[in-house]
Amino acid sequence: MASIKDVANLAGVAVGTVSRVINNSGAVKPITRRKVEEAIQKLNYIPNEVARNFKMQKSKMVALLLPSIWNPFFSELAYYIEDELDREGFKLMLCNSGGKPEKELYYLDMLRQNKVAGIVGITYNDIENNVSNDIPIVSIDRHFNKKITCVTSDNYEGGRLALRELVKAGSRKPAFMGSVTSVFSETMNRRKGFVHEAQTLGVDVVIYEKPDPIVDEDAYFNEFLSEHGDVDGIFAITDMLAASYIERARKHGIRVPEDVKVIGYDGIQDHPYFHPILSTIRQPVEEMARMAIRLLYNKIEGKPLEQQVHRIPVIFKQGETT
Amino acid sequence: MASIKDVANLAGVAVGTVSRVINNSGAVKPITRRKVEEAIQKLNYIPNEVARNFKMQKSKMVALLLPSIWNPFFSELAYYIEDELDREGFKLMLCNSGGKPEKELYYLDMLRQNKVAGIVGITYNDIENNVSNDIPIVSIDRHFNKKITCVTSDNYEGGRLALRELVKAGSRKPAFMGSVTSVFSETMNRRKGFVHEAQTLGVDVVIYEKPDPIVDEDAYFNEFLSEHGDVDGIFAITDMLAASYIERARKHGIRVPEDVKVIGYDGIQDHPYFHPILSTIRQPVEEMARMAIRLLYNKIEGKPLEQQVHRIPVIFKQGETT
DNA sequence: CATATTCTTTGAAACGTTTCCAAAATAGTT
DNA sequence: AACTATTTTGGAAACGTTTCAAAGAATATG
Repeated sequence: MASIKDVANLAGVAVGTVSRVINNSGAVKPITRRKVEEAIQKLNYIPNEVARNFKMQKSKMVALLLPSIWNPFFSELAYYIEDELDREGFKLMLCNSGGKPEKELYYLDMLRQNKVAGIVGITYNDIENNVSNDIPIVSIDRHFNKKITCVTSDNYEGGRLALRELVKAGSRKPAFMGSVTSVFSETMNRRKGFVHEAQTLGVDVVIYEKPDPIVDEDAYFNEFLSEHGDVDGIFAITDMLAASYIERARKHGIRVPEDVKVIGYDGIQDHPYFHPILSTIRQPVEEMARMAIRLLYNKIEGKPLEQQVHRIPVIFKQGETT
Repeated sequence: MASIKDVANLAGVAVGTVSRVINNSGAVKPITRRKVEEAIQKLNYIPNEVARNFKMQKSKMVALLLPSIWNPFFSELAYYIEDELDREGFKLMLCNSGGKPEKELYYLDMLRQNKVAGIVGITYNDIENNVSNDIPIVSIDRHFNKKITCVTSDNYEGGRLALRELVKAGSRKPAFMGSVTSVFSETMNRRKGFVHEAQTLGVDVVIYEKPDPIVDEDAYFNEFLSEHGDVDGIFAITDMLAASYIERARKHGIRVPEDVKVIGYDGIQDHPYFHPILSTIRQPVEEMARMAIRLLYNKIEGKPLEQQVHRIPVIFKQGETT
């Protein structure tokens, strides 16, 4: 592999000059530039980005740390994140933690060693204390204390919206169905908004929550179905949970939406080929992704960020289940 | 940031010694090791992986170049690839090309500059000439000439299997439905296997193919539906195409599987919550991913590879559409 | 105890860049 | 022509590691 030195030799100039040609920095006479460019051509020289990163003590690598790229919500997010990063010449490193605390820490450590420029983190655990100050980090849907800026959909409004839509669709006794995740997760606001709106409207609601993760789905749903036979509307905390409920309800002879209206959260279905098409609170995935990256850029450049949490509006997407 | 030099100073030894402690290379007396370890502790030193990569002239970064991580088939693949890479301490860089030739080349160039250890490529274009010899590459589902090892599901057998299953399900006039992709794509073997098996069994088949990409889906399906009313079985080249067909057929009053049996290819549905549950030829995604990475490891280590193409067996997965 | 042998440590070079200061070349002014 | 001011170039240091030859220390051998 030809190096900048070889180019300098062939062109009969100093390495510094070649560097200036490559980077368009500093003045260099047209004739010198031509000589250098010819040498570059002839030697098939390409700059060594690793050496450059090393020398500059910074890279253009951003890491995305999430539970699993297999999850369609995350893969859509990753798609837009990569796209936004590429616009500024940044690269994306992908880390699947499986949501396991030890793996999250392991990756965080690795990323530090690799001196990534920044991290977008979607973690199940509080990483506030395990993340060094010298590496900017933005989280999605997780709101920690200080260092970490959070981008999230407006979960609270989403919860309110879900309740209103269920009521509008005719539900008299709606239920919130979810799991109790980490206290740092913004998703609990979905429940809060839901409950608050119910109080405002004077609607009676059921809250059904079990500790996360739900290992025994059968038990989870059986308990709900036997205990809450009078519920006629469901706001499930994710689309997958909504779909899972509908499938089981069907087997119990419950029809959706005739007997029970169902609204999910996420809006992961981008193809209308599979049924039921869920009514759902759609997260603005693209906006969240781009916003997260732009905030990260600001942090990387050392600009102060006004807000701790950035909430992006959600919309209701009508499907076949309300 | 503390460097190895600071550690050496504090511990009162030479940098080389610290290096040997960190890497467990060469002999170092227990007492010296302790001193060094204490200094590391005290300074909160962590090795600079970038400097290491630079010095060693190699990194543990592998790039995955694909059209879009949003596609569920690719996101599952990426999941297993990352998992397999992580087992050996490799990291994954994700590049979405959108299938655009210029973007594929742009990324290839960038990866070269960044001296990645290897590439897993799923490209729409012939990259054989644009990939340097010094960087190992394995492709998935694309079979080029020499340099690039290919991992693929056994498309040919998949095609044969699909035909047999359609016939078994009662189809008298099955059709192959697809699009003509690059000549390098292994997917055309799905058609070949399908046709060959039909000939062997003496079954009359319809081949319906349009140039890729299909821009006007309406036209694509309308033409098929009007011209091939006698078809009673479909082997669609992907699950998405199968799902799309079923949706449109339904609107035309065609029932699946009563009137037409449908088999897809991929097996992307991992949750049985959405209907129809497709009958499909399931690609062994996990095996393909792990195989690709292990072949890449061999290439990285300079081991000669016996085979050019590695075909992994597929299985038929019964759904609701046959 | 002297010497040979083995084990451990040192110190410097090298990896490919960028950047900065000084030197050289050129241009501009009298 | 002699200066000065400006533009362009050269050369070296620095970034944080690894590695290797050589020196130094410890241990074994007779």
